[in-house]
Amino acid sequence: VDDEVDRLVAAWRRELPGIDPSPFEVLSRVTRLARHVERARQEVLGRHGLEGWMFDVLAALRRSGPPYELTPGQLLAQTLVSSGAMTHRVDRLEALGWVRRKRSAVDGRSVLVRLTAAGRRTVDAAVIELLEREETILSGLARTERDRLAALLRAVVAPFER
Amino acid sequence: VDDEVDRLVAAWRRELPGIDPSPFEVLSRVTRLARHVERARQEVLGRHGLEGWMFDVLAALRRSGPPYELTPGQLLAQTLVSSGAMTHRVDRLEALGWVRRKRSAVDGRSVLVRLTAAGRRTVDAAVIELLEREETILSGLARTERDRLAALLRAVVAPFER
DNA sequence: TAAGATTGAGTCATCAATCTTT
DNA sequence: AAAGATTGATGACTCAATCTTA
Repeated sequence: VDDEVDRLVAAWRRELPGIDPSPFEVLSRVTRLARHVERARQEVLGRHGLEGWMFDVLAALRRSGPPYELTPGQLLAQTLVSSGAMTHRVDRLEALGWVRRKRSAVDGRSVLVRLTAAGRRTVDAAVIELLEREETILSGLARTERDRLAALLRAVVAPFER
Repeated sequence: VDDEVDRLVAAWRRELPGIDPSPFEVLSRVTRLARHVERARQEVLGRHGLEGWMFDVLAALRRSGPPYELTPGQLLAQTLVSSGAMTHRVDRLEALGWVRRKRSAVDGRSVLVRLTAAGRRTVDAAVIELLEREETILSGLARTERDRLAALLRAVVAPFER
């Protein structure tokens, strides 16, 4: 059962016979799958009035546990965006009433971003539906295959995150 | 050896005890790894005066083989972007002298985008270095693990691409 | 000086509407 | 009508510069 990456790799082998394109078999699938997953996420989150970038921030706050507060610096480490992007995200989430800014008591340079009750309700409903959708995406794999896939991905990601 | 996703999943288990966050073990790693790979690609391609989006288009043309021509429609199917984005990409690549537009002889609605000699030289040099970098990213895996990873990813991607 | 956050400029994406050809 | 490509409006990102506090 071929996919687009099988065709892509075959084409490179034909066009550049001396070169080994096999890394694409893994990493092009990773980037393509990421795009498909982003689109599926958009669809689910849209039903809750959320965009993907909103969910990323609200979810990070939600899973940090009470009092649901993180600094912009902590948030951008988890979401892999620039500091400018995070400032802008918090601005818009604050305007929607889902988070609130507070100056840090211990460090005057720093800010705390806190999830509001409305933000928490929204993200709680969304994450449950998102997980159902992601479960469906993975339904072609047996449990042991899923675990093996997760472990292999961890091995590739790990060097970037240490 | 924990990564950011291990922490994320553990946090969800703690905060939402009734909910199974295990799909994130696969799909959050996919989206995070994709971001890391994009950044690594940017770094390599930048040395050849290329942005990621430029490479995606030039590479699709290059591996299609002589005469290195595809329609915008074919290009956007391979690169997973919107038609408006592809028009804009071709505009800018044409201004740089790496592709040229030609009206289709068989269908007056359609356009052919052709790789120029300069475009081909650029993409050929870039893809070789890109593959070296991607080989490094995967160097933590044995060959059999890489193959297994590719096969598992194919199984997840396939339903999106048929 | 450095760290944390913000601002503004510039770039590229999507979406919906439009134009041309089939 | 429908398909292929383009256009323009809008939105979100990055990068570099700036401001404030440590």
